[in-house]
Amino acid sequence: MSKPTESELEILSILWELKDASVRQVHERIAETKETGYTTTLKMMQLMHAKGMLLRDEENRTHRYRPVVHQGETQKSLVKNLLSIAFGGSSTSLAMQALGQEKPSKEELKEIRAFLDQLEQENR
Amino acid sequence: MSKPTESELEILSILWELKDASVRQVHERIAETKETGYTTTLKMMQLMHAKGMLLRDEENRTHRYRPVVHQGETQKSLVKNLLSIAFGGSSTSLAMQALGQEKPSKEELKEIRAFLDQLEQENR
DNA sequence: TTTGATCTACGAAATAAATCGTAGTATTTT
DNA sequence: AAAATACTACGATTTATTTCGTAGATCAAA
Repeated sequence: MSKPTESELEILSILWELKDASVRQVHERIAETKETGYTTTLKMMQLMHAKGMLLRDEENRTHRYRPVVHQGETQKSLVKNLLSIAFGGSSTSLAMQALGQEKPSKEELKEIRAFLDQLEQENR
Repeated sequence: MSKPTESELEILSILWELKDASVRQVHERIAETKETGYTTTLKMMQLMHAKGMLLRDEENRTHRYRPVVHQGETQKSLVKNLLSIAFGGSSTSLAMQALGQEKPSKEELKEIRAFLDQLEQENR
C-alpha cells in the first residue's frame, strides 16, 4: 500500500480506533479539531475506498467503512520512511528522539527495557 | 519553521551532511537514487532559499547553500508530528517500532539503556 | 403527504508540490 | 576567439492533494 497522506492518516486513525464507522462519525471526530465540511470528509473516504485503502459496507443507506491495512503495518512503513529520510537509518537516534519527547512512565520504561533485552537475545 | 516536504527533506539531509554545497553537488547525490533534471533540483533549492529554509552564499558564480535549521530540530518536529498523527502520542510504541526495524548494535543498546536510566533519574 | 434532515455521487475548483524548458551569462576548452 | 560547458533565473506545466457545491435519493418528523 502506498504511503497515506496526512489527511488519510487522520481518517485511518479514527477508523483504527472505532473499528468501523460511518462518514458522519468520522467527520464529527475531525470537526472537533478543525473546521471542515462534511462532504470533504465524505469525498476523502470515497477516494480512499476507490484506492483500496478502505472497505465499505453498502448494506444500508449509511455506508460503513473500515481500514484495509492494520495500524501496525502502517506505523511500520511510516517509521521506515522517516528513518531513511531523516535519520540516516539510525533507529537508535529516532528512538531516543521520540522518548525524549514524551517521557515514558515507569511501566513503559520497564516495557522498553524488556524489549531491548529481547532484541539482544534473539540476536544470536 | 514549517514542516519540510519530502523533497525538501531529501535536500536538507544532504546539506546537513555536507555542511554546505552547490546545487550541482546536491543534484549529483540525488541523481544517484532517482531520475531527475538538474533544473528541478536548482528550482527546489531556490524555492527553499526564498522560503528562508536555506542560506545562500552568492560570492561566486556557483552559489553555495546551507541549511538554516539544524538536523536535530527538524527531527524533533518530525517525530512530534508522527507521534501525534500515527502513534496516539505514545513515544514508547514509536521507539519500539523503530528499534524493531533496524536492530541496534551492542554499543547502541548500551547507549539507549543509559539514556533510559537518565530519563528515569531526572524524573524526580 | 409535505417539509426537513441526512446520505451518496460526482464534477470542479482551489491549493500545494514537483518538474522542466528556455533564455541569458559566465567560464573553460579546443 | 569560437565552441562547448556550466550556472542562474524564471515562467509555465504537470501532478497530487484537499475542499466544496449541487443534485438526486431516502428517511424521519410534522
